[in-house]
Amino acid sequence: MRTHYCGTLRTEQIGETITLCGWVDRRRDLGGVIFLHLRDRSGSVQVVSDPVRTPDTYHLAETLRSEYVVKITGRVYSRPEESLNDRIPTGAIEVYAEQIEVLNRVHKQLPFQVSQTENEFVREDLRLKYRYLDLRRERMSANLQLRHQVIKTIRRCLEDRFNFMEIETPILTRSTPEGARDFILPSRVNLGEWFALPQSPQLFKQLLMVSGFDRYYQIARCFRDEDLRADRQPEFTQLDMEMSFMSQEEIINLNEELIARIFKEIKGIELALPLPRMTYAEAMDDYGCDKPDTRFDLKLVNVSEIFKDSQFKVFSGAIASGGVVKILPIPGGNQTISNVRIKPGGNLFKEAAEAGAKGVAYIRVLADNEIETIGAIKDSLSEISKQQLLTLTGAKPGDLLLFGAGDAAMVNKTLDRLRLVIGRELGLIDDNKVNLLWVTDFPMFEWNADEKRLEALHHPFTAPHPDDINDLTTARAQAYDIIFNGTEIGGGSVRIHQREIQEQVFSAIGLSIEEANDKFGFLLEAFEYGTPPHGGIAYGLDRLVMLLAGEDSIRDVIAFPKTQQARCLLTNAPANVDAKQLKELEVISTYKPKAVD
RNA sequence: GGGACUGUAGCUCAGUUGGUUAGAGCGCGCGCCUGUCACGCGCGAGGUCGCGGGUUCGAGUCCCGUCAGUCCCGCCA
Repeated sequence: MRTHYCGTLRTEQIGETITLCGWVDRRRDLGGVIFLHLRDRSGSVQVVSDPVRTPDTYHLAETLRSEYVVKITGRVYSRPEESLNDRIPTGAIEVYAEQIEVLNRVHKQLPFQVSQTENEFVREDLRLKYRYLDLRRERMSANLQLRHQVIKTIRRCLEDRFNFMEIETPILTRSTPEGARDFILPSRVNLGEWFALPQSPQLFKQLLMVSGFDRYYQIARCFRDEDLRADRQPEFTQLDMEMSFMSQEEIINLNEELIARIFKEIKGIELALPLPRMTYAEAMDDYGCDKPDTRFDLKLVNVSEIFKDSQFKVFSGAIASGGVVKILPIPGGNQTISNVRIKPGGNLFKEAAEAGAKGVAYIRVLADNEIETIGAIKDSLSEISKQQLLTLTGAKPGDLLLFGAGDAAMVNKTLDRLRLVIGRELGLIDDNKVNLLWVTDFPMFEWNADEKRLEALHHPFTAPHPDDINDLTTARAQAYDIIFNGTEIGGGSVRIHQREIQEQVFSAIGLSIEEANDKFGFLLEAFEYGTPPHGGIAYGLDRLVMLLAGEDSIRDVIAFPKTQQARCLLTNAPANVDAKQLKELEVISTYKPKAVD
């Protein structure tokens, strides 16, 4: 039907007769001449009709309205000098409409304007209910096209440069004990038994390594039945990769090339390789979290040594019971952050309280290195200690020192949050900065106080560091995360490929031999038939695209996302099913809807 | 499960200490207009103030409940 996309027309097409298909973005009827902007996914172009130059179409053009679907044939002309529009790519030309065919009309008032004026905001629930219209809009169309370009770049790079194969893995699989809540589906053929939707293709991709497909990838849909957030959907997309015969170093190097290519092709940014690296221990020490935003400094300083014998019991007591005292120094903080904000009721206090802190102690460094703080701290601090403190934190007159004291996890969480809030507020974060780094040497396990057992920090298939093999409980893992501006965009590990070690890890997380065999027997058995050393990584594709698109929510880079209540407003899923369907599955719902008055 | 915010015309919003007939811009309809590009000008239609209950002489406004959306905590190996 058509010969060109609207948004691609340039002065090169002047003189050609072309045919366009698309939607009427806007119509400007000046009485004697009508201008239409015709839009398709490539952009839009101006179409002109008037009674002299295009007598056959003028009256039809008068009847066109926004979002009518039309086919227009005409000749491309250079715009008159005074009518050039340098704000749109097609602004140097226009098309005289010699034929117009209305392919379809709009019969109802549109729920919102599709043609975008400035940054007009439309309620998200409306956008989601009429997602097909929302996706016509420039911003969403651009986001989905960006997503496509990212995926295309990944495919080209992995397939053509690195010889990866894409292999699909099952969506109907079995429930796994660790990790997030599964979505489950009843099996009709095997009554009483249940499938689960995969949280990731982890086990299948490892089995593909056993099969000899030494470089596998998949743009994989994954499912987790947990509560939603701006960056969490119940179904999401991972770039999933697994490689055999590659060390951690080789896997990281390959992935750096992939990432560099994405940034080059999508953003035109040349990343300096190799990317910076930081161990988990360093990240926790300096930033209090394992995904530090290193676009700005404000590093934490451990001052436990100075306060371990302090008269100030809040500090010395915390250290005595195995905790720490750390400081977040804020240069110039005396001016920018008032006491009110640190004390109960203040926003920084609230931030700290949400992280579990009882309060935030502080010291203000004054001229001549005098300090201002509560009496109890000041009295307990000798002149020597004070000097040590100033040296260690590098504090200068005018600086504010915020304290966290207690259990290390809580202190880190508190100061991490304060650091991010303050960094953002003081404008220390340059939004144009692109900061990527690897965090490595994660511990294998983390103590789960509620369940009183060790938990895999990454997942239980992660290989321990060879130097730490003697005591798995404190071992480092051969695991690595890639961080982009303070967001984890990917994480992976070298995997265990030996049955004994895998069994030891299962045992360390409290999985009995029976359970391990029941859930993962097929994997353990596979390890006995010649499993190559292997490892891999998975990227949160939605998050990556969101960050590249400059959006704040992954919903804006997913064509048909769910609301925070995990509903699809377009189809109104989830919904009731027919009683017959349930009966066939031998499933009975015990759910009682709340009585409605 | 918990905390916070939002809901007024098709859309985006305003609406004062509770007070007469709830407004604006855009969109929509009609008319005028031959170089606009967020075209302009004029006229017009369009409202169960999310829903239910309460307080009051009187509720968009106050109170209680409820529904929907968003952000966060918990949760998400």
